[in-house]
Amino acid sequence: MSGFVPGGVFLADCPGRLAVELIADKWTVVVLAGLSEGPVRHGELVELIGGISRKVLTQTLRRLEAHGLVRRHAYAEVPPRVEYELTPLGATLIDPIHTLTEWARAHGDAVLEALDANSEPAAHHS
Amino acid sequence: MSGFVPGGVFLADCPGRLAVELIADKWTVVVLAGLSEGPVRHGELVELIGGISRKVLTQTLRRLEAHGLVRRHAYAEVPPRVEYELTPLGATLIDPIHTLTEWARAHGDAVLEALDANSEPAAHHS
DNA sequence: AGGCTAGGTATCCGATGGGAACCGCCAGGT
DNA sequence: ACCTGGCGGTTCCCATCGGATACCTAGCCT
Repeated sequence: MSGFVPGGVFLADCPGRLAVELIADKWTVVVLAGLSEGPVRHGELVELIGGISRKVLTQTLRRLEAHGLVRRHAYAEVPPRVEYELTPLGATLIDPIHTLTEWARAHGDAVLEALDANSEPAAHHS
Repeated sequence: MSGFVPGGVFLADCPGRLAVELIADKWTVVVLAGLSEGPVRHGELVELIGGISRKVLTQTLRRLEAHGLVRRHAYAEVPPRVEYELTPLGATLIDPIHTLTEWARAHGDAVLEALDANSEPAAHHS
């Protein structure tokens, strides 16, 4: 009872839960972080986000678009150019995403250490 | 360049990315939210979090435990009692999780509306 | 003795994630 | 005229994961 208002996220079918399931995804968070500073091209995102494939990036962006967080802008040029940007609704996510990625940056090493410590219960000759 | 410090989350194998992949998961966020107010029993979490199965809950908790975010405390009683609580490292996540779930509560309806609007491009008798 | 509770595990199957390869488009080089 | 190259997207295929169901343990209660 220390400040959390649990209304929403815990019920299986409520909108809040839907929203969590939308963004609480391995790639989605990083993609949103990549979009948070302005319009970005598809290829730029692929380069920016290490390890993502074009297909998964497209899927992620499409899902975000369908849910109104991202707008897609395709220019009829050659070679084709496609830019993605956050909608106003999507922009309200910048802060939460920022908080999360900041945490990851700050505590990533600690998580890694804890993982190593747990997986090495062998060598302890004091 | 409007305030984001991209160092970390975008590189494929850096600790920051690891950390994002650890918590940016559909169930993980909700489980952490459930733990954020103090020790909770396994069964309480199952009841609290609508739709989660015991197996997935256990998996999620074990993963968080392995990464040092959660501590497991099993009492040798009958019937068995097992409590989970955030470690100090895990407690540093309360704020980010809180921000995220608050966003979900606040904007869940808007996401739902956008989804409906996009999936109903039919009726426009203008 | 049999059932109850509470947490965990085993097994199975459908859904999904993800990588590699291919497609279409057209400007520009040769 | 043809082939190549850049960009975005899609198709095919497979490994992995999610989730439901059922079973296990171990003591207390009736």
